[in-house]
Amino acid sequence: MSDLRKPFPFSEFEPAWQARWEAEKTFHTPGPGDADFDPAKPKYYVLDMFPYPSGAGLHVGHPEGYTATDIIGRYKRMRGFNVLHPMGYDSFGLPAEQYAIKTGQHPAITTAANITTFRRQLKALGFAYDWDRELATTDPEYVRWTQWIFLQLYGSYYCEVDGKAKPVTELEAMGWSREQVDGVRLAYVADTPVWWSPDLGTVLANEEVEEWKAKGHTVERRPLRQWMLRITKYAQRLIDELDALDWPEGIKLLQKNWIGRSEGAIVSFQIVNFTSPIEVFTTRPDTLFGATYMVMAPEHPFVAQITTPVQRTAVADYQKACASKSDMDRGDLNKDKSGVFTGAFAINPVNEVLLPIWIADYVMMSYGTGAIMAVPAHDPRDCEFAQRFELPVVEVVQRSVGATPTLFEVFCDAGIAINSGFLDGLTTAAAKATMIDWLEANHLGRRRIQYKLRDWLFSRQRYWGEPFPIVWKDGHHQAIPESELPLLAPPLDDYKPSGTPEPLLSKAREWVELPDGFLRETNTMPQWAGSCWYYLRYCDPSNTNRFISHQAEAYWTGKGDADRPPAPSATGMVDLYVGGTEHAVLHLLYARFWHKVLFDLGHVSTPEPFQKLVNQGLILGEDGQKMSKSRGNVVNPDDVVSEYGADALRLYEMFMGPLEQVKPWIMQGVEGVSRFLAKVWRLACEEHDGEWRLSPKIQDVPCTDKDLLRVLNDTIKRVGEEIESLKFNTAISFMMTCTKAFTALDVVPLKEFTQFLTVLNPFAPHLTEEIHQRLGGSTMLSEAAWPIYNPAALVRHEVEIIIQVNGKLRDRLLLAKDADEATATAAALACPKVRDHTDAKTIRKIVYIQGKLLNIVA
RNA sequence: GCCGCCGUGGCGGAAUGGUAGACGCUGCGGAUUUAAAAUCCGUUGACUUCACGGUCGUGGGGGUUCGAGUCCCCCCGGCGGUACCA
Repeated sequence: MSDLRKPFPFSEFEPAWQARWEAEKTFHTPGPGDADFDPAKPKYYVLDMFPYPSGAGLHVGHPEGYTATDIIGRYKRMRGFNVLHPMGYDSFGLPAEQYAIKTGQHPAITTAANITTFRRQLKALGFAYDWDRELATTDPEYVRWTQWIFLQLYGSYYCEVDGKAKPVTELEAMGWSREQVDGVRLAYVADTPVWWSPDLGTVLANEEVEEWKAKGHTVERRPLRQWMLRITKYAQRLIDELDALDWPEGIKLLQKNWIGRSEGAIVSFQIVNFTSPIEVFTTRPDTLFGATYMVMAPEHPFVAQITTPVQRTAVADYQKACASKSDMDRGDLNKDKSGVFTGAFAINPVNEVLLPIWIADYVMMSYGTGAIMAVPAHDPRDCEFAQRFELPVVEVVQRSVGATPTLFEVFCDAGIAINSGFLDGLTTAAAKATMIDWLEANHLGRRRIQYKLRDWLFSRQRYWGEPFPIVWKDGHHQAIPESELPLLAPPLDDYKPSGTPEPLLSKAREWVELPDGFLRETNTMPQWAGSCWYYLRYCDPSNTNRFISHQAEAYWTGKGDADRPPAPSATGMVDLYVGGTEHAVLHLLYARFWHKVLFDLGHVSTPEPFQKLVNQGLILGEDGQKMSKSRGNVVNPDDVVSEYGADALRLYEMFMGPLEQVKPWIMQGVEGVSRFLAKVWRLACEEHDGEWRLSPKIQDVPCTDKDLLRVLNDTIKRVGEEIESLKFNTAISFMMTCTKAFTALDVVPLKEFTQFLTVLNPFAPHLTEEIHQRLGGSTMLSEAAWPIYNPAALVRHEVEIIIQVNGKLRDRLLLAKDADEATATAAALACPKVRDHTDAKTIRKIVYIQGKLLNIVA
């Protein structure tokens, strides 16, 4: 499209305004310590999930959330808030390194190039960021503080008494040995079975496995020495403290399910001819009388010792089969139950019944104790296994007293205990409590709360991540001094994974080997490390003494404002966080965990990072499918900007539908909002021989048109309300209606039109600034105050009343706003359309809603 | 399986328990134009009626209510997450 054909000259004025905002630092956000900082001004912190700067550039999904937060941020500025609305890059990560493997190009170079592209694309959309606060997780100064926070974790333990993290120096002062201290650190080393991917050359967190498998990489289970973070200590707090957050219930539930709290009991079983008891975890201690066998995970350490000589070969074969199967997709291929008898027997502590002990891969070593008591009558998995191997079934719960047994169906609900000795007749809840009391009294077991959440596997063997600030000597690890931070990775010539779990950094011998026999830790941190705390760094991005100053932290959490204390329920720092659902259990759980540790150690003053969370919905391609290169349905924001302009892109992203909803991209929809913007433009400008000149219709005269004033004031009111509740699509529709009202006028009053432009400004900042300037505005609309609507202009004296008969619309009447029921009824019964439906009937009831509706029940 | 989200015109979507379909797109008709683009005006749920109007209509079935897209119960369909967690 040539410029002449464009409905308004966005390609001229959009870059000009962007340049001016940048040059004048219009969106500079003053913080504590800045000359222009006003501590009395209330803060508003609105945050986007920062992008991973991939080589593909910005996707139209990015500007969806970014525009929403931009509108809120600009609106809050107009309402007098000191708005923090920053942007940065989550720039560590595998793709840059995969590219380095192919080309030998250092990941830092690729990453810098990608960031340049992203920055250009973001700037072309006119977002009101304070670019002085821009950060990348790969910046050495950023890495420095990521490593510093790791050292806080390394230097802390979780004190069960106080229920919070404390420095390990307290334990050392109490005379704890080095081994004892290392055993409780929040960051610790463990030999544990982990997910290892040979072709990625790294181990992965539980949470990441699915994602990479879906991308076609292989993943297998291996025992390796790894750094772990003790997130499990925070399991309960991570559940409980969700309550005070203003998050979608679905996301809270997702996190709760991921943490997976279950209440139950540990039960000890003596083993025939074996000294140590075997412990099992069960959520149904009330069904102990119904246990008919026991199952241990194939990897359980006791298996070899209890197996009888006769069964030894079969057990060993099965163990081997499970170990090799673990690199396959065990879930899909192994739905059928399998297992082997060990030859050993356990003794049921409640009735001395001998239970055969089996091993089976449906029992996981990594959950509970790695062993279960099997109650086939009341657990579908145990039932399936029992049927497969013809093991006995004993029913110990029934639906109600005297109920007939339900054959062929496993009864898992709560009911009444039967065949259970001292539990008989008790409800399931009471039977659980009674059994646990009995077990505790007889030292055969104890109450136990078990979580699915595992400790966070925190080390990676890749190059493009933060190195651990740790050195080793004589098999012991220790922190390097803070003065040596940031510890940056040395350049390498070869980034190829070796195929062994030996970290890439170990190739840099000179970097690894230090004087006095010290060796550097060669693992690197996962990409999550940087995204765990970036929202804190935005508050004080260039601080060289701390990761965030106390003053900045206090101000941006809202604690530093004596006149405006935070709402009692507010426990999070960021007022509004917008991003995709894909981070429901990964980033959002990790960041909460880090924040809580920093809170416990006194570095931040709120227990939670993000007060309000909103998930924007995925944008699909025009075909209703997920956008992907292979489908060829990807929309590039650059193309949309060059054809329709940044304002049209912004507006369309918001007009498509509710922010949180999944919705397809429709190019004709972009044209629709572009037409709307052109209408606004033509209200102020007329074309003469390819030149745009000010329209003579715009005149600085008082407005006497009551209809226009009503529509305009209604628009001001409602657009403000809709922005507050993130309903941008309807906000835009109100502005469209308002534009129609202006279009109908012969004379457009300047003052009222400027109010309208101010309301539209957060959505279409370039267009509105340009028109405002052409109309003689000397200041920027971006710095204007949000207009105050006039309630008097909204008042109507006569209103249309809906007349219904038996709930069906029959007529409408224009009545005084405050007409009483008698007046309204009389008027309604005078209508022929109403009488058609009431005449032959007696009126039984009248429902009258003043100013709205009258329903005659006949 | 389990958990969560969602079902409204040709399409994206609006509707504090009170006019279903705002706003936009598309289609159709018209104005303007030599013509087109752009722009402007009208129209656009289905059925029915010459017309005024009427009947039906928010995935399906029940219920609560003067009144239900909205609240309650059951069912069907789609999307997303998760999967032997004892």
